[in-house]
Amino acid sequence: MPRPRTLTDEIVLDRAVGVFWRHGYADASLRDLTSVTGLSAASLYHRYRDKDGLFTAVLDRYAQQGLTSRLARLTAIADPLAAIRQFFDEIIDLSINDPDRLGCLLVNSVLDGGKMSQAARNTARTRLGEVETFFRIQLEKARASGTTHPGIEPAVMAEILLAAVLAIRVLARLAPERERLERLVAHALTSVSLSIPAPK
Amino acid sequence: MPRPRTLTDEIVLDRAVGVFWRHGYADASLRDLTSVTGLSAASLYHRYRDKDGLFTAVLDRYAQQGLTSRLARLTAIADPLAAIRQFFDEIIDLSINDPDRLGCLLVNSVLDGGKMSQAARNTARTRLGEVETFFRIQLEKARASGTTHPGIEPAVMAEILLAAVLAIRVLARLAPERERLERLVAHALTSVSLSIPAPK
DNA sequence: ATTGTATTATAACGATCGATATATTATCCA
DNA sequence: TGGATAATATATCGATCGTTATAATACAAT
Repeated sequence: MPRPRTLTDEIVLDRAVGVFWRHGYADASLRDLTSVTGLSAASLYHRYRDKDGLFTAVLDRYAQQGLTSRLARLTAIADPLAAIRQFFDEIIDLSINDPDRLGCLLVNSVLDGGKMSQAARNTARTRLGEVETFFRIQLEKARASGTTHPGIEPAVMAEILLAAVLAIRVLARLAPERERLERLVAHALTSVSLSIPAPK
Repeated sequence: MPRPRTLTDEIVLDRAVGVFWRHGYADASLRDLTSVTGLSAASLYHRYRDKDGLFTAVLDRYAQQGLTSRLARLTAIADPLAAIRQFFDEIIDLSINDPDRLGCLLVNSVLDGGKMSQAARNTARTRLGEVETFFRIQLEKARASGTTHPGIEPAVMAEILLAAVLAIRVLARLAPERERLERLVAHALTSVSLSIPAPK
């Protein structure tokens, strides 16, 4: 019975994400958001309740598209260490092909001082936690098949790898040079006894 | 001939820093800043030109007090590797004794999407660069005295250590657990052949 | 004591903020 | 073909934003 939407949630959120990404939560104005989405303020508020609701939805979709779905794809790779290596390769590519140096919306949001809801903050935290879980599971698989050094504790090593990811995402805004990021990843992965591909 | 100031710059900036730290640049309102500093808006603008000028001054003082002066103190330590170790110990303490999880104002500012000036951004970038320089100099001293592994390249290792610092400062907002940060530092320092003190 | 100048207080500026009230439009179900 | 209902458009709300004009104040130098 309802009038159908001319713009799906996916389209709206994909259009809105750039505003939050570029300006941060506080400086993302409703006028920018309405102009970029093509939705009136009334429609935005009808759908997402308020600015924070829209942001939370944007954050969820960003995490789903940019992180969770990728982790699912990488988990399907047979060699768990190759999956980890692949994750880092992709995150380096993302960080380098980022002309405006936006970095990662999840990491940016964790450090964002704007007055967003606790729900939004928890979303960012939880989603980043998925990365560590992914690392831990891959490392456990690798240990089970004897691919890693026996001394490696998966849970601890997963912490180290997440730290490398966080550093890369900060450096994506600070000094996004490929060689630098490659060296950083290489160092993090030496402890897991992964083969390090030579930089071309 | 001018009327002397009742509030020195140091007092004003030390009072203002908390507002920017807590709220980020965009959400730090002039009303908060005037209320916390005890200075009227007119006085603030007369002294610092605009909000961005005040922020830049705040950032400079924060970096001077919280970073540069500490690096100078640590540089005076005879053993260069002990100086590095000491730096990490202090940054872990800072990150743990941070009930509001504010993290580091410099790192937060680098990821801040608010429309601050390029001057302010450069301040944050440059000051964080000092950390890497500190690491590199200490590592060069250590190499000269044969304390490190011969294969260690100071410039490269300094990058790795800065990455650890950045990760710690993100984790200070995300998951500020001492043991976790200790493990992270321990891992970063193993490559420099530093002795790792056992966690108490 | 008077002049000069930086500092400060008071008040308010226009602009923009997030959010909504009202009314209209368009679609599905009966 | 109506009625119900969600989606939308238009217009605007009061609040707050960063900023500044005006003027009074207080000190140093002459």
